Amino acid sequence: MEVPNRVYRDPVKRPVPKVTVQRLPLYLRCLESLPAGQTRISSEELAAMARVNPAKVRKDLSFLGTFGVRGVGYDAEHLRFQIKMELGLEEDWHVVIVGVGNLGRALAHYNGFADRGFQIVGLFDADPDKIGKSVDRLTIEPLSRLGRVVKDQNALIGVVTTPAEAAQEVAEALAAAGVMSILNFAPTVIQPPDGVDVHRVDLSTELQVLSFYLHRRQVAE
Amino acid sequence: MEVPNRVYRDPVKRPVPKVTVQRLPLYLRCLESLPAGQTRISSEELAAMARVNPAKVRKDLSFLGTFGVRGVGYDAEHLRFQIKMELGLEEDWHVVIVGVGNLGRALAHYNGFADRGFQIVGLFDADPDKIGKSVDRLTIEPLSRLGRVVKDQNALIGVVTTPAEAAQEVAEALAAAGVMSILNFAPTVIQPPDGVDVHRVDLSTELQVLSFYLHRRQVAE
DNA sequence: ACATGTGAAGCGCTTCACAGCG
DNA sequence: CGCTGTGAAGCGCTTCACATGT
Repeated sequence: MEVPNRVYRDPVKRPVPKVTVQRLPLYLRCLESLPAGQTRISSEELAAMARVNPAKVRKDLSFLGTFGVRGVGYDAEHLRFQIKMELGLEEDWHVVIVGVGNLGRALAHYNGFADRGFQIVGLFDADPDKIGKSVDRLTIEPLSRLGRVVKDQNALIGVVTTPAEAAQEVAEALAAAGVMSILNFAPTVIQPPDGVDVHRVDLSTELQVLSFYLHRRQVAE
Repeated sequence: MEVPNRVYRDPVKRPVPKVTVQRLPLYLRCLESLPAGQTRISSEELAAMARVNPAKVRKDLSFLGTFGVRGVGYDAEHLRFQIKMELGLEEDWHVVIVGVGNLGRALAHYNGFADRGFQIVGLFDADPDKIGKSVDRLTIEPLSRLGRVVKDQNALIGVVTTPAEAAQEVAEALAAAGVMSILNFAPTVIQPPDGVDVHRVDLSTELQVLSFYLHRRQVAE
């Protein structure tokens, strides 16, 4: 399943562009790192922090509603709240991780997930040697337990941190178990099971993009 | 209109759209996962694997040169080689990692980097307790050693996996040491030091984007 | 016959510029 | 006045459709 370019926040109201959705977490980060005393912020300030154009900030925020005060700016706390609402961060999402290698373990420990309301409720691995071992408060379970845990814990999000070869099969198992969204860190493309939204994060892709521009700069020197 | 005196086929002058650069590693992944016997691939096949439009594949590849054979398709091996060239993956890049927490450690172990020619040549941390400890064949060093190691090892890429608070300072230290590109995993925006190309990867951003669409689907149901 | 390479149209995002309003 | 909210222009990417080449 693919993400549409725009999603209507309300049958009646305006759609939110995909690119705006991707920037909302960025704005949220910026708002959360504001100095303690600062209650107000202008689009220009927020834009400088986020390294984007001020008009872009205003247009992005305008898709969520009209929160600003002309001549003044935005109330930082209110804006923070509205963005969290829009992103669905009021809910507590339950997440399962499949593939407990280095990356899976790092993600399981990562506080940034819990802080944002993403609670890890299951760790799975195909390796019999890993099953039964603990990571934080969770015990690594076999894939045969996936369906049960996903249903019991009402996990709607699955994170795939397996080797490339296993990713497709795991995605299908997650879909069958009832997961609706998958974040795929495996270095391969998953063909999305019906009704499941798959997003890919490829760590070495990022380095390759850096490499492209470095290489260009060297040749250009 | 007149025929120009020169047509630049020089890699430096030929502009490649940013979005194309981001897709090249994707195509490379697909080409590398081809069945052993397959030597030829059409834009349609590659597009299906990468989950993009076939015309997009052809246009993207056309920025690199004209490698296809009309009526036939592309030679898989040749295409692979050309994409690697374009991405600068013939060179062996040296990378330093600053911040050896869970994520830093996972990245240090990650084979996907070494496989693509990104060799980790230094690990740094501010925590005195971590200094001297080993991760694979590397010893964690204090930040005071950054300048020396970057110069000696000719590291042009720095990976930042510190807490948010330290990221800006570390980026500046990396820049001062001679690093030209930074991949920032810290959950904050780094203001790029002069002449340094900073890319951001925010793991919890990805989950927040998933959350947005899940939330929408729930409200829509 | 068949798949590439590419002008041109389509589309969506970005940015400008200013009306609107506290 | 100052800053938001937004119509409209600008810009770049995507997609189409077909000429091109083997």
